[in-house]
Amino acid sequence: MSQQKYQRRKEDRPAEIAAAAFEAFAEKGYAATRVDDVAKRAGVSKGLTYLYYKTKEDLFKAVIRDVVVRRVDSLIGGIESTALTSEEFLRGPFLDFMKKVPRSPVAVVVRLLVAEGWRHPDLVAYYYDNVVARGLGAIRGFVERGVERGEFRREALDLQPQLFIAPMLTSILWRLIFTEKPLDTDQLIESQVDLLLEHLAT
Amino acid sequence: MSQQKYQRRKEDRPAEIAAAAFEAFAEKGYAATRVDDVAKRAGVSKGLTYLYYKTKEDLFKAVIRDVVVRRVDSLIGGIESTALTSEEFLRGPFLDFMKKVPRSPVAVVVRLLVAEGWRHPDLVAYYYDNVVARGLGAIRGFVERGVERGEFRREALDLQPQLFIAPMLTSILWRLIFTEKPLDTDQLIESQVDLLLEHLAT
DNA sequence: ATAATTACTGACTCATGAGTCAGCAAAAGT
DNA sequence: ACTTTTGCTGACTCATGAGTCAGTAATTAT
Repeated sequence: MSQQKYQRRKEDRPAEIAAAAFEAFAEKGYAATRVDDVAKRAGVSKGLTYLYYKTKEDLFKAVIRDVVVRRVDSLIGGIESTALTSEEFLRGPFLDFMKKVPRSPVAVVVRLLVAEGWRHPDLVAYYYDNVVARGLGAIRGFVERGVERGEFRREALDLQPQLFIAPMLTSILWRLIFTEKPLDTDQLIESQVDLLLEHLAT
Repeated sequence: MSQQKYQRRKEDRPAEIAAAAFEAFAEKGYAATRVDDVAKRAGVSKGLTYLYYKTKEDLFKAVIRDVVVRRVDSLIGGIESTALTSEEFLRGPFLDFMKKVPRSPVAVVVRLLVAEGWRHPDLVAYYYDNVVARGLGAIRGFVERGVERGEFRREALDLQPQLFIAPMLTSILWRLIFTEKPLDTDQLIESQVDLLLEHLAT
């Protein structure tokens, strides 16, 4: 019976701790999460956590950044395929993407940002640059292309890109607050695409 | 020099404390707010707070309920005036209402619910019944009336009422998270009304 | 085998903040 | 005036949880 109390795995620890921390923060929020809990989840002592992350706040920031780059990149990446007409694109890949987000970890990041964002302005800025600005830019580019191709009316350029994502954000909020009151978020998002196409189409 | 250390104002204290608490919660969130701070803001000792509210959580709930009934009632009340055509109503009172909300204390309540709601299910239920359900019901009733009057197409009845409020919620979120990145929320809300009218009109 | 290195542990300190309560002072009663 | 009642105070206790660090055990070097 070789009773190893632990293995040394310097390489994997940071990622494991960050993953455990994300779970914990997602469930209980930042303030209500104890570093001890995170450590327990990661199968590690509290002290080790402090070896890899100087403070609880550092851990928080690392987690957000990690989730953001990992998940959002893969999601936004899929949006760049463009062999389709504007309508096909909106009803296809765009719709799929929008439907996915409210069920993805990005939704949890939104909660954390709403709840604790004011205390971490640099984090908010990071999130804005890497997610929001890129996303809005992509939408704007898409609309411009539609106009150039003659698939959209010229007035389309005046629409704020936030109109495209409003129902997705509403869906996220709804799921976060009223988890037990069901809402057909897919339907909501689809209706908005209908409205937009009706208005944009030549 | 009559040196009164304090005046006894049993009647006003609860409201004053609740108001101070709302300010504090709005600024820092529930967890990060110290009861001592609330007392200081209200010009009162910490002990007195506990005389009127058994625990910090009680105080929190009282504050939410207070804000909700006070403000939302007055806001939703103004929506019941109905001597207008559906389009006039949407472009008039409805639009005004929607534009007001993101700047009102209701926005802060949303933040508090997102951040701490999971720990207070009864509070969420209360908010749903007294704000969300009533609001959605009002919208549904409005659409039905529009159809009866022949001002809206029959398909209007299939639209989820959340479509009417999505840009308002987006505006709230945006202001909460990206306070420094301006967004013309009035414009956003107005565009959505345009989209809806275009789609609903006979 | 033995020594040197270092990833890791867990019991500790210390600051913070929720909740208490004995006593004080302002108003009301006599 | 002076007694009684009670709204109010602020110093206290006590639990919690962030962050530390001396020591331990798993590797690696010799």
